[in-house]
Amino acid sequence: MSNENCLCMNLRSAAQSLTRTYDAALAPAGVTANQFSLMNHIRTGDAPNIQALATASGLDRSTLGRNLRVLEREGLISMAIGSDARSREIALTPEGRRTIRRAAPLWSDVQETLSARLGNTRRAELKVLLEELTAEI
Amino acid sequence: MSNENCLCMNLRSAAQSLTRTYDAALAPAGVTANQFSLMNHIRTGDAPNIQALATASGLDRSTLGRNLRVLEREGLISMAIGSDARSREIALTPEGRRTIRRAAPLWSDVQETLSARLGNTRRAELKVLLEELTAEI
DNA sequence: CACAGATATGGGTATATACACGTAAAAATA
DNA sequence: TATTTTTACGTGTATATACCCATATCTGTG
Repeated sequence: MSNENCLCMNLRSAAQSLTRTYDAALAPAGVTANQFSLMNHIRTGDAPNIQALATASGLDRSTLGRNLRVLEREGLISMAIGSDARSREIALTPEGRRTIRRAAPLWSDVQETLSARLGNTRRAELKVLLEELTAEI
Repeated sequence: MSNENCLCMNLRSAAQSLTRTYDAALAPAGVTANQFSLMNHIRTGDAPNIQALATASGLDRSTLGRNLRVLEREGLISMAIGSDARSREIALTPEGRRTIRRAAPLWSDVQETLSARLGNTRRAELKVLLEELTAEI
C-alpha cells in the first residue's frame, strides 16, 4: 500500500487543502466555505427541509442538522415549523442574505484564480472525473 | 454563485463520498481509511514524530496528535518519549502490524475497483489535477 | 376511527479537522 | 553560562462528519 497512490487520501488531502484556501478567502465575511455553500443551497432551494438539503448536498441528515444549528444560532437562517410539524422550513434571514452578498465576491475571486490555473477544459475534466469516481457501483 | 461549480465543494463531496466507500471496505479490519493511511505513514517513516507525520500527511499538528491518540488507545501504535523529551517516537505495535496486514487486501480491492473505473491514464491525470490545484500560490 | 408503517428530526457518541494559546525542552546567542 | 529564540507538543474551543437509536408526526388501510 502506498499513501501517494490512494485515491481516497489523494482526494481527502486536496479537499482539505482547498477548504483551507476557501475558508481563508471567506473569513472576512464571517463564514466558512461549507457554510457559504449550505446557505446557497438554502437560497436556491424551494423552502427546503433538512432531508432535502442533506440529499442536495450529499451529506448525512444529522450532519446537516448540526451544521444548520450553527447558522441559526448566528442569526443567518431560520428553521420554522410549518404545516408538517415534523419538518423544518429552512430559510435565509435578512442578515443571512447580507452575508451571502458580502461573501459572493470573495468566493468568486478564489474560484476564478483556481479555475484559471487549470483552464476551462481541464477544469471540466476534473469535474467529470470526480463524478465518475463517486458514481454508484 | 453556483454550488455545482464550486471547486471546493466538488472536491469535498467527492472526498466524503470516497471516504464512506473506503471506510465501509476497511470496516472488517477495524480501521477507517484515515487510520489505515496514518498507520502506513508510520510504517514507512523512520521513527517519525508528530510534526513529521503532520507534514507528510498535510494535516494540522494538533489534528494528527488527536488522531494518533485514538490509535494508541486501541493498542495499534506506541508513542514513546525518546532522547528529545519534547517529541514522541511513533511506532506500530505488533497488533498494529497485524491490523495493517488484515486491512491491506481490503484496501487493494476497493482501490483497484475504482482505478479500473477511470483507467490508468485518467487516473494519473486526476492526480496531476489535484496536485496542481493545491500547489502553493 | 384505530393502528401499522413510513417519514422527519433530535440526541448520544465517536472520529476528523483547524486555530489560538500555553508549556516544556532544546538550540542559539550574547 | 545566562538569556533568548526556536521547536515539539498538549489543551481549549469550534465546526464538520457519520452511525445508531429514540421520538414525534403523518399516512394509508382495515
